[in-house]
Amino acid sequence: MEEPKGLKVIAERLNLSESTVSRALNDYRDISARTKARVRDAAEELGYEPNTHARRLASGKSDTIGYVMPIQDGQLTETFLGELMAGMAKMLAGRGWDLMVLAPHSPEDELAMFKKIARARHVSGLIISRTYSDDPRFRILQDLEIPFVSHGRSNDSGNAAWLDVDNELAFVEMTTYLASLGHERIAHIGGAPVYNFARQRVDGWKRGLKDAGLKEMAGYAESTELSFEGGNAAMKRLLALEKPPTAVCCVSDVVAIGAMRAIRDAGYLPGREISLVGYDGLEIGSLLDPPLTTMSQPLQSAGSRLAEMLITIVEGKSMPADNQELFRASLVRRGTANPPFEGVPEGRKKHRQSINSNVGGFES
Amino acid sequence: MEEPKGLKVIAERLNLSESTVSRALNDYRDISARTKARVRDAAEELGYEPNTHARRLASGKSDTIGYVMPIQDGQLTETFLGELMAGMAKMLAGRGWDLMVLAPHSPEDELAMFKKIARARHVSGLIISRTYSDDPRFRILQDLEIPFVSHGRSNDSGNAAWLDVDNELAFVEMTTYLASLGHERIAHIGGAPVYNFARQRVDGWKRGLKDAGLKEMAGYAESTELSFEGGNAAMKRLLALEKPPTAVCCVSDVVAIGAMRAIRDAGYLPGREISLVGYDGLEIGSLLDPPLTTMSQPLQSAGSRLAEMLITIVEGKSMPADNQELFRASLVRRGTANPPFEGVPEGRKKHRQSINSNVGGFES
DNA sequence: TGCCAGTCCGAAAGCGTTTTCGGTTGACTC
DNA sequence: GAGTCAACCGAAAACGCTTTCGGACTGGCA
Repeated sequence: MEEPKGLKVIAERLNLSESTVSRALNDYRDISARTKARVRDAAEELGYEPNTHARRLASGKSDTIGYVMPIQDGQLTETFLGELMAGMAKMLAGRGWDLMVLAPHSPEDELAMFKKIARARHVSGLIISRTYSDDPRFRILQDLEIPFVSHGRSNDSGNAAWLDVDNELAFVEMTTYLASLGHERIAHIGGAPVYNFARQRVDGWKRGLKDAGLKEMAGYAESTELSFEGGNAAMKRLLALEKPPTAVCCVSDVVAIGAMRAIRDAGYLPGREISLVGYDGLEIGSLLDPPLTTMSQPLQSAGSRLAEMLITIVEGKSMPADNQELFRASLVRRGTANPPFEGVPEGRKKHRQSINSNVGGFES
Repeated sequence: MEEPKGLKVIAERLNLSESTVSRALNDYRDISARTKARVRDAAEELGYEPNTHARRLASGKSDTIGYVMPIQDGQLTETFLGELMAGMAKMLAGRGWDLMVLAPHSPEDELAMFKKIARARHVSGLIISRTYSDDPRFRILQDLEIPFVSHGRSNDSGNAAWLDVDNELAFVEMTTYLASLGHERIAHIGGAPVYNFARQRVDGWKRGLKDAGLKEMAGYAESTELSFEGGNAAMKRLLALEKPPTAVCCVSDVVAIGAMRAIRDAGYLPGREISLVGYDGLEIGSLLDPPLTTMSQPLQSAGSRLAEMLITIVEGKSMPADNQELFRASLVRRGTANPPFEGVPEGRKKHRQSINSNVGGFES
């Protein structure tokens, strides 16, 4: 049962040296085709699998990249982590690379991990996500000379590798779409501008308004936290305006769902009297009533591409700054974006609520 | 910049041999306390970090475990993967272990990965999830002598290590709770019994009925696929019964949400005229109207515990069969479980729908 | 004084690859 | 028939650590 494994056995069996076997397996060109074939057959037959650690030690490569999980704050946003990671893992596996997961407890912990990696080099590169407008990690990783790509841009990502969704374009399209339906009073519920994507999304909304020849009305640029409650509160403020919007662009699906609730609670019909578009393309949205119109972003493919980019950088085949890609979000038309309501502008108060009473509501 | 790293420099600086330094760092007891202190200080000062590959090659250990992602079918269920993995990664990091992700494309691919691991041994153990009632992986992994623990039981998990939620108990509690509210016609929408948890959950429901002195009515045991549409269709069938249930236990939150829609579409008020309880504790549920009552299962802690169990097994400190743990789900009372409706049993047809018209519904 | 048992450390042999550097062939040129 | 040149392969030195084994000291005790 404890038979000696390794290059040795296959070398002995074929009357070759270990080094020849190694080079044959690695397809060196100073090995004849015949020998390569023999070696490969023998390896196959013996079920040979090279020792990863030995190989990595000798070659000085690790063939491993790490994915740094965003430090947990909410739960919901994690929905997409699984898909993203699956995308990475599959691509990497295809190339014989491994994906390692890093889940820091805190920013300090994250930094400690970076430092450790910089010294031990047992991970050849990192993928980071959830980028901030001012994100110190870009500097840090560059200083530590750790190859990395980020999912999302930042003010500091100028000469770094990144893959991002064109958030601005997505919101331009979203706004344009609403305008094309006939809306003129289009508001935005955004996130804290520390998040880079939040900033990009407001910008997109503003540009969309301009493109459509609309103007940004006072109080229409709301900002809130990226949660259900946040969306709810922001929408309430919008509804309290003298001229409430007839359509709202939301920074995320979760925020949109919160807003939807505020709309309904105020006696309006979401999607009819006030249109709503979210962002993320979460499945959940389609389960709502009415189902949420949203912009959906690619995930598996993003994960896959991120991994691919990082590999080329690690292997020195390209420079970080040459790896900047913008993916495009796509509009998913569901039920909450429609032409402006032609009836009573102020909506019927407290109608639905009476029959659809919220037993044990959320604001507990 | 290319200064020689490693044990050597610290050995030279202290006039010690490399082996002594190594043992000092690893806290061997044949090294004096004084020497250990000196070595540790020097290591600290030099920013020494051992070479992972060399260490693993020499020691024959890999200090790495792999998490096998469930083969992707749906999107939604992936919600919890992120949390589960975060739990694992954090626990492992605390012990200096690594978490590697495996994302097989297919069962065949999964098997190939197992075989490779069995030979290369660069991963010392695996965590699998999404177990089937008859799950060949248990046999395979045992035959291949790969240490593993599974998240969820199976018919084949008798002498294996697992961590599961007590699905049956959860559904007993769920059913009992509904009964305690006064319900007597309690149905169940379950999943395909190939999934072990689905089987456990029906059983729990049945036991719950019995415990409450209720009987299972004809047609009340629905089975469907684990999706929104599945829940929707199953609920429609239940509603078409001569005596529709007044409460329904659903195998998952997603299924429950589908059922909720069917209830509403039929003109009933979910949570009022027909109560509903889901399972998973997804955040989404709380965003619904009314918010979904559900059983919530622990995730981060499960991930953490899974990793911990696997480590002890890998290190030979315990046998797989001694690592079987049952976690408990907890009832999250939100809005969809209430005492039976005292009014018209048959519900008002098509009332709400007219005013809350579903623009661009889901069945597209 | 001599012996024994600890205590502490160094030497050296791995661990299983990769990779450089020659060396041996045979075929080809002139 | 000497020289040239590919084409192939083997020897051997890394890679940076772990771990066994034995040796050199101590001190205590007879």
